Amino acid sequence: MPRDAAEKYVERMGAALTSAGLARLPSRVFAALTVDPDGRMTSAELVETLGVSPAAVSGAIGSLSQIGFVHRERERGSRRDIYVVDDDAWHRAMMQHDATYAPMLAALDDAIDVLPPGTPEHRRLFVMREFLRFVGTELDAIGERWAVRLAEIDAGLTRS
Amino acid sequence: MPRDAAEKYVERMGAALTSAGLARLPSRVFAALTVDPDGRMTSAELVETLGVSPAAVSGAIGSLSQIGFVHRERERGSRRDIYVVDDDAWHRAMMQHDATYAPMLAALDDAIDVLPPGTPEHRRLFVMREFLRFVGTELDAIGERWAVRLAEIDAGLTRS
DNA sequence: CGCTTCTTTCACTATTTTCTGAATTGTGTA
DNA sequence: TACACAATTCAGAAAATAGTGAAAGAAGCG
Repeated sequence: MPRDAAEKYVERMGAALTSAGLARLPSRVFAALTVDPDGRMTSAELVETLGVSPAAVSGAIGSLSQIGFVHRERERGSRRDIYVVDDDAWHRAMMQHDATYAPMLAALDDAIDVLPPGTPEHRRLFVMREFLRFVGTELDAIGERWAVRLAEIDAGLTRS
Repeated sequence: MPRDAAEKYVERMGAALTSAGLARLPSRVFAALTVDPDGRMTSAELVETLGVSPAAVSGAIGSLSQIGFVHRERERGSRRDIYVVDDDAWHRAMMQHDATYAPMLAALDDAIDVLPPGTPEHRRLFVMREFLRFVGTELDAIGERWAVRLAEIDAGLTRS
């Protein structure tokens, strides 16, 4: 792939991820890793590719690995870390909806407890809670269906 | 509901929404509207409840209405707007996944075009694109199932 | 050990974001 | 039209965030 086409992809995908809520540098790092042939890059490579300091890369990798998009590896006898995109990063991210919803559900639980039942606001929050629970279980189901789908895709790509 | 219980809910839910990616004040405004008995508040009420300026409320309502969480109404013969939570705000938000995914898909399309097929990076981006498409259609399906589910819940709440 | 190489932490700066206050525009009443 | 009141816009202040550079901290190897 032409170098500047890759760069363009990194910036576009980075921006898209950023506006989807992921912090800026983590977004760009993730994007860069996804176009890398083996999905493995050192800190130095990321510094070079993205034009930021090693410190910034370190921070970005920290947050990416916390949310399970990336993990650290190190070849024996080397002292440089290699950062690797997890193949199931997206799948994993989707399964992590609990982290997002749990605080909302907690707030709703408490409010619903206190509100007099039968009032419109009680009903509204009750329905909201049902929605979040519903979506949570549905997302888990999607995750499972994706596993199946992925296997099919793999089969297709391998065959061809 | 005790006033400070409501306040606590507003702040907790607001914070949860914020960390889910919605801007701060819009998050708090939305939360405040959801506990309001009729889900309808004027600018002055929001200013009072949240302790911010009218200008800030105006901005927050702007972004909330853009994403379809809230809409403006006005009683005839009045010159003050009333802001109303849309009952299907969540549903609507979920259906809006296109806005989030489209830029990513666009970036992927271009990159996939340029990458030599058969390479690992081509495969990785290809799979990513499949994932996003898959999730998009699945979310639409969830939306439909939620409509059904909501009807059931309504039936249940009405009966009791 | 001590030297080298890389990563991480921390204090600081630059940038961005968020909100305010003042001025402006819009909307309804007389 | 003029008047009154509410919403909005905009320039700027304040606060939060992201990223830098320097120093400290691992980890390998002689």
